[in-house]
Amino acid sequence: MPELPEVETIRRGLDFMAGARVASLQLNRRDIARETSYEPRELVGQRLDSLNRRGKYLLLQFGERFLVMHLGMSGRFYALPVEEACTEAHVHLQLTFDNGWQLLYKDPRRFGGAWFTCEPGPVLARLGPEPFDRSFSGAYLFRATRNRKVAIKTLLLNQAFVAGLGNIYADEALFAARIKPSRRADSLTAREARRLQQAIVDVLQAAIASCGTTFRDYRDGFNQSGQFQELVQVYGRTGEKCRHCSKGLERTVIGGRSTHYCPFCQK
DNA sequence: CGCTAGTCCTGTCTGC
DNA sequence: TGCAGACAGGACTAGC
Repeated sequence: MPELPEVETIRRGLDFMAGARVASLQLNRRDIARETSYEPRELVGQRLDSLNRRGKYLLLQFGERFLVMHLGMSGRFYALPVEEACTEAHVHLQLTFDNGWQLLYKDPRRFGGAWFTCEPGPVLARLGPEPFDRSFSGAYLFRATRNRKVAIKTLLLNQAFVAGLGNIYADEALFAARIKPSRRADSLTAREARRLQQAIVDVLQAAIASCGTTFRDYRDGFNQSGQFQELVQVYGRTGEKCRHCSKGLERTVIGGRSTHYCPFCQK
């Protein structure tokens, strides 16, 4: 569910927690732990040094120990004052800190998970370039699409190609670049590759500026909705008018994912 | 090796 | 009101 802009919004919102110390930990469902190279309870007494993001992963560092979170489709990770007891269902992990706040991981579908590890490298090893990194250039996008027969939409969702895009922003970026989602990746010209790279950066930055997109589940680090859904051009707007040409937007399925586009503006 | 389809889950909405 | 079926911001993997 949360894509790069949502995870980045959560990270920024929770950054104030840096410096706080873990007072207690409650792991309500052991099976959300994807890796336990140390015992989760060892976090008690540890100081939260920093919060970072890589792709859709959130990384909390406590000295030599890391807590890596991925929120899957329905996951939330947010702060709640300690005096406000959490009564919600599907809260699998609860970290109480000495600064009067607790961090909660809630995830009804449980497609997300947590890594209790001292070495986060392998968890992130298969991720492609960060979209805001210099290495993610028009030239990279052109080169990396050569000999790839899959639909460009499918490739954008491949985290090894570029880290952080999900279904919303893949559709939005392709609209902004005026490229049909069903196009074979290797059919993109160098000019189109450059346009798509720029569109990805622009769309993600705009979404971060709007604190992410909330259609159903997503909430930020304080359990509040994002705003970018008011600015989306194609995602979830099937049958509505294209804001550019006024014709009807369409929906199709590509790589098993619902895909939204303008059949007139996107070539 | 690249690619597709199936799988993991729960909640919500639609149509009969 | 009940119920079946479709669908949902993701990502791994068996099998072709």
